[in-house]
Amino acid sequence: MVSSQLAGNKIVPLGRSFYERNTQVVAFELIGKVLVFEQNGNLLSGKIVETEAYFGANDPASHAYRGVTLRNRVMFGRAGISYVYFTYGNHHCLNMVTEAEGIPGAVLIRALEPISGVQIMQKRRGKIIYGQLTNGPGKLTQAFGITREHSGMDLTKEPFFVTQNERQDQPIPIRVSTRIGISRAKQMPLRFYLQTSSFVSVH
DNA sequence: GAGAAGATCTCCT
DNA sequence: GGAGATCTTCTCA
Repeated sequence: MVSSQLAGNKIVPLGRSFYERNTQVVAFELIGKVLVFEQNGNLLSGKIVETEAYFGANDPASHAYRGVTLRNRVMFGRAGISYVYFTYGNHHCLNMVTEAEGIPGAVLIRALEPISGVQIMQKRRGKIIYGQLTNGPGKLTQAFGITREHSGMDLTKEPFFVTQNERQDQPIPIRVSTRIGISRAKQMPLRFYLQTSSFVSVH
């Protein structure tokens, strides 16, 4: 397995219990973790530096606000599953399902800092500028080759998962703000980002 | 079935 | 900073 090692360290996917918690807590704690995607023998990975929390009935900005639909049903299912949707005719967005089964919730991954597979990401993005590879939800899915086909995948095991950052040995400066790009429930402070990262989509 | 909105990105001014 | 691209999904009649 390519993904059993990363930068010389043994890596283990976060377990289901990490995701089966309050969406806001999961969104906060995902900052600094590492997203890993093994694809065609290539290992792509990146440090998560920006997330947003989306709830259900109490969150007008969430896809789950009006109840279950064909698209959002994953959000009502088991935690630790990927929810990928297509938007604006061009872009995919990657979410991670949270909360207990039956309670809708998901964390949108808005930005990453590339760790491995940078050449593949640059090829897919058609960009040479390193800093613009994955600094937005649509950009990172393009760089990682994530589409709706990857919705419903189990993030607690290979080849697509999140792991602890082994190189993180001290507290990181996480900031909170309102969410971006939405027209409803704008005032809710549910966006989390790594203050020191240049890959955050909007400072 | 039609129309509108959209958790975005990129290019142009 | 603003607007267009582009097409899926949802709502409403």
